[in-house]
Amino acid sequence: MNIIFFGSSQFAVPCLKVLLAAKHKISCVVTQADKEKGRGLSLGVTAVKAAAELCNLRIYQPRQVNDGDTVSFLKGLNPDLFIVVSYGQILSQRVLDIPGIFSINAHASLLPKYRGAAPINRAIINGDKITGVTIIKMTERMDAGAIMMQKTTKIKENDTFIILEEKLSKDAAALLIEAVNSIENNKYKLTPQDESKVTLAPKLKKEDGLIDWNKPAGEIYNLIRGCVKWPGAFTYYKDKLLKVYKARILEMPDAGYRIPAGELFRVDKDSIVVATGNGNLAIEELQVEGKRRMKVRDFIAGHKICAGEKFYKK
RNA sequence: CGCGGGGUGGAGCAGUCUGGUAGCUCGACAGGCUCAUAACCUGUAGGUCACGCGUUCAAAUCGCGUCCCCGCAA
Repeated sequence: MNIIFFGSSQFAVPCLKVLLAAKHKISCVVTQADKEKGRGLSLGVTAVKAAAELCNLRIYQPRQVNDGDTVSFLKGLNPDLFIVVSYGQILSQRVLDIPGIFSINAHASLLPKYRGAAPINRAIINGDKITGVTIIKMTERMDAGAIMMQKTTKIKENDTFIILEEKLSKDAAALLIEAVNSIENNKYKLTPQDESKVTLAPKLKKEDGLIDWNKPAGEIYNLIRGCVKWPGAFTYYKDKLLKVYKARILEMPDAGYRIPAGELFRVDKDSIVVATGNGNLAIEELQVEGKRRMKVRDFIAGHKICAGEKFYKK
């Protein structure tokens, strides 16, 4: 079977590798164009491109995947199946119709829940206990195709985006192999999604990472876990952006009086405890703009920070 | 050449504007106090101040160049 693989982010890499390991023929890897910008001048290469180069696969990077040139290029390869995993562009029906069989997609949620670009982040931020991966037959509507297979995974209390992404990407890879095999044997089943249960997981914006200290400690904790990597849960301290990478909810006896949310309740040698709308949060790892990520202990060693000061929203 | 912050003993920072024996907090090590301790007290070690060139009697500090790290923006 002649496969063309579409993917860009890290999440797609295990899928690509597993397909190769299973000796499937991948005639081309389509990935997002290199971003010629960055800080300074560096150009970014997608994780999938890097992996594909190591495996000496043919790489194609259309600026617009739906344009005529791309369509004729892809047709020329005579593919049987398109496999799309966090590619980053929406494929038009014209493109989806190119392969002889059809196109499938691996999505990091239990569809119809969390259609969209940021299902992993949203699941953690919302405090969900379970999530999973779904393989669907693609249609032009984003993440709306019929379900081919699905696997559920628990989200642990201390899972961060990075951990969960890695876990789900492995599940996706395993499921993908099963899906491809079932297609080869023509034994797959398709179940339409229940449209009444659709929820969306739109791409995160920078501002989604802004911490609102009036919220309960648990919600802020989830935000921190879900925003690790990008955009990072952040607040402000002394006019500087401060990202919180790691924290833990602190069970403490009621002080007897109300501490304003965002105020530093206690600062000692190796912890900073912040009051929230409900409960306290002990910061464990943070990063100030211009500086690298560090443990609170190190931050405290070099900063005159004391109880009573505040973290605020700009 | 998108904007900006930074590179100072093991870690995090001050000092740079207003050149002149390198400082703070933490850690390490040694000793002390203590029933005991991550607490407290005393002492010790550890730095060519990212790199190169220049200005100067004298450069962490001023000028020029290079490398590296990071925030924003994409």
